[in-house]
Amino acid sequence: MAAKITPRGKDYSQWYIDIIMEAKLADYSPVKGCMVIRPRGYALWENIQQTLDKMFKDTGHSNAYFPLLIPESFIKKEAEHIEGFSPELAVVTVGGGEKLPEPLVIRPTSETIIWSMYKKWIQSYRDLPLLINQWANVLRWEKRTRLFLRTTEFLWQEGHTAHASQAEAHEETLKMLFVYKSFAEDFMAIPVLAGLKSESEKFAGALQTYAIEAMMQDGKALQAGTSHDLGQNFAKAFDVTFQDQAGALQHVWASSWGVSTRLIGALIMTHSDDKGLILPPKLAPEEVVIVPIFKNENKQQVLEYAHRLLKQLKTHYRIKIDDDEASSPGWKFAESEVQGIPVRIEIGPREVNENKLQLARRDTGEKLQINYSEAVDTIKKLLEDIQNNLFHRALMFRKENTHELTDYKEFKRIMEDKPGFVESGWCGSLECEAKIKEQTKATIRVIPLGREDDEPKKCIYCGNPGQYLAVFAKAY
RNA sequence: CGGGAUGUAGCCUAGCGGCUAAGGCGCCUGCUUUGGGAGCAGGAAACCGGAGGUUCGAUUCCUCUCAUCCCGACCA
Repeated sequence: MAAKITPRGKDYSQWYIDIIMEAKLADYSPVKGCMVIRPRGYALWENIQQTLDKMFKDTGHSNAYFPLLIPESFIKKEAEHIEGFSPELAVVTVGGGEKLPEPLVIRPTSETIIWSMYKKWIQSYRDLPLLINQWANVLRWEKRTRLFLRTTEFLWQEGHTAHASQAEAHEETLKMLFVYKSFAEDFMAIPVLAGLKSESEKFAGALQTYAIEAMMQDGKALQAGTSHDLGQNFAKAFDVTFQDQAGALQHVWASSWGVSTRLIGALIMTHSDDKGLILPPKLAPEEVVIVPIFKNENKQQVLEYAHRLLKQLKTHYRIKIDDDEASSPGWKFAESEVQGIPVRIEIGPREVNENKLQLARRDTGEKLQINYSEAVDTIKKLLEDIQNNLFHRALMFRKENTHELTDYKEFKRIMEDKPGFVESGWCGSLECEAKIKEQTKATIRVIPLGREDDEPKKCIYCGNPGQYLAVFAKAY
């Protein structure tokens, strides 16, 4: 009777915490707002890292590492940037027992320290583009925290690129946005909307912010990644110039983009159910678990059979065997479900005698019996099928909970009764956006890309001609 | 930072102004078991979140404080 997961329907927040605790992904730390990422959670992050890192390298980026501590004066150089971040900063004022001449800020993001270095490294158009990524921890003092979704310290990746033209920087911004989109969809099996952020949701210091937004099972939106066109804002703040081919001095154009351990929160809330975690096979720390079932008189045969299978599958899959003799099969079944392992192979005397295997898939709970000899191929197909099913299931859910609306009353009703995404016209004014937020708690998540040709609608709030098609939702 | 809730063994909870602080889960030992969270026997483990106060006596009552969770405002 160990794992007790609160059902989603009863208390969604508690369900989320229970999943994390029972699956041993993370734990609370002694410091408020911080979390410990446990081995199972970190293994997930490592898989995310590995895949994304390859995608970054494939698009020409290199990794580097910039320091944690940033002179306070750097942060203050870009006006909008400091204004946006100052409430969240942690500042070091004492070092080695002595008061520091200048306080040091623990990075909330690294634009400033990176651009201070880019000033040194960039002189000519020949030095561009400069395409650097770093994997790092950052710190933002948060008033309200939630495991993985919002913690004071979190792990992320931040790309910082420098370009010779505005067009190129913009292209890079979009390119990386779509890298995120394909990562989310192809690996995490999370359908996302890619689009532009409104002015009020924009990154402090950017010209434009783009984001991918996912829908969680409670109908709320989660921003899963952002990509910013920084224009020349940081280049100007740090006076980073280059000589172009004509010999003229210009400020450099920039982009930055990031995803964080928040993705793990997105993963949990997109796929998991009341029995525990559900993981997409491509990112699961283990794709397969073998559970041997035996009595004393057939223990030998069953274990031999199971280990023979393990040895054979090991070269194809991330796999483990749960052959601990102290716990019962039922316990192990439940445990594999709590942990979200996509495929479980049950092997008892029946299977041994008939030279078969019993497979159980985590996403649907369905069980099927196959011949031993079919194992490698069937599991391959099954894993692919699970990966696809998770994506389609999430996509269906999003479709069912996305409403195209022109009536504000209906908008309010939906946000109250059964929140989801609402696609509506928006006139572009800050006032309408703010009013909607005040009255419904919903914000503009994105102005989706690729929908520019849709017939313009009237603003859902004021009724004036809509400038944009906007997606509204309550958000994490 | 406002509102609410909760702090008793690793976890969940019971308890009462007074005797050795009780139970379940988990853990350890042994035996027995194993097809959906097994059984029996034995065992270890708690300065009852912290400080102060009331009292002959406080885990229990009072005050303060700290921490965590939930809801709001602010944010990836």
